[in-house]
Amino acid sequence: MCDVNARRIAHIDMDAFFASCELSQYPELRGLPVVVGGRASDTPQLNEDGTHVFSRLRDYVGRGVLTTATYEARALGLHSAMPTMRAAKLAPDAIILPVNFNLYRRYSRLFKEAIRSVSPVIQDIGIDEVYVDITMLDEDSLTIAQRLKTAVLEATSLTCSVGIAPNKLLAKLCSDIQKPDGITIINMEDLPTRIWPMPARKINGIGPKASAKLESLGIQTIGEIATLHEAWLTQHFGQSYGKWLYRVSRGHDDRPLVTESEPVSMSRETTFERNLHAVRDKQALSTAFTQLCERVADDLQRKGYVCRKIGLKLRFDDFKTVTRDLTLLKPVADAQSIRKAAGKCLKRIDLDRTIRLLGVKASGLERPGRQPGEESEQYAFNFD
DNA sequence: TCTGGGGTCCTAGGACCC
DNA sequence: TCTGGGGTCCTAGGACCC
Repeated sequence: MCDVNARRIAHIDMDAFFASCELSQYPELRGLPVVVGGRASDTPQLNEDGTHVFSRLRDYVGRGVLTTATYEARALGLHSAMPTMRAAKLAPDAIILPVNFNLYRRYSRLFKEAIRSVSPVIQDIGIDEVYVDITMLDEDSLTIAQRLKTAVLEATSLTCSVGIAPNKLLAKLCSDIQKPDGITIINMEDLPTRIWPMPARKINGIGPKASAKLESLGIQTIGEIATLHEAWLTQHFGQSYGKWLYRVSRGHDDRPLVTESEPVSMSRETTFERNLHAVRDKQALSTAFTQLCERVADDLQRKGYVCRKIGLKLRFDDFKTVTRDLTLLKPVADAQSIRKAAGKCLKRIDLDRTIRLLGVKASGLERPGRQPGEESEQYAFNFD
């Protein structure tokens, strides 16, 4: 008989991460509504007296969305993924800062190193989140949560929220219960009181579409899903997704931590400031297209990959998105080959509308020379 | 007030092979 | 001549996540 509380998994989620990193650069902004998501032109300007001039949301023009909002900005109704022009209507005086990924990557490394010092079994899930297996640690969960938070604070001066539970699904739900700077610990016995009242949408894997469908069937909470028969769920959501809903609503999740993984694809895309016409804006489109291919090639080469498949993505003025891809006979990593393959993909698309977004993707990634089995033999005997 | 950019995984049909 | 079934690859689209 296996013990459902046998594992202890922590989920650690940095609080308003991008915005918090920015506040360490500009401490004078603490306590103010601040959002991240501006353009380079929104970079704060330094006065002669050492103070900064910041951009305000009211002056923003463009097609961006917010990536992060401080808790003060959230109180005004702003949130990540909100179109910036819409945010500007709600909070014209809020400060907007440009996205500075290099800064966030530095803080991300520091925060993950700090977590590793507490427990080495960690799964990376993006720049500001990790799962940690703390099963083997001796201390009680509260002590470990405090140790994790202290380690992160000492390394970064930033706060995080910690959830500890018997699996990843529940740990992730947990870390969201007390935000920011919170600790939440649950066991399977706590499911009815702590998890079942939560909206179904909180579960990782229940997105806008699935939650809308659940609501149309009169289901709002995780607990309401848990009252339903598996057969009913598979009837409405298909075999696979229905069975998954049945399991997760009961808090069941035996996925292990994935402590290392290889990338599947690398892509670059850009949304134009205005929609471009295939003929009238041919030059601008062609330049952007080539640049995207160069960036993908640069990414591949820097990270030591070649790709066997090139994909092209277009989004039209009506927001309809189409993709085309092409599998190559030989793996490539240079901009010219990528451009040539992506150009062939482009020929297969009707360009009867103006173009909002253009993207180039490399997939079927391989590491030359480090392939197991047949591939590496091929390379080993191929000296020309 | 229109909706970023970088990813992963799943589904489904057709080709092709045994 | 009226046609099975499984496996794998390719392609397109879509849901979802941070």
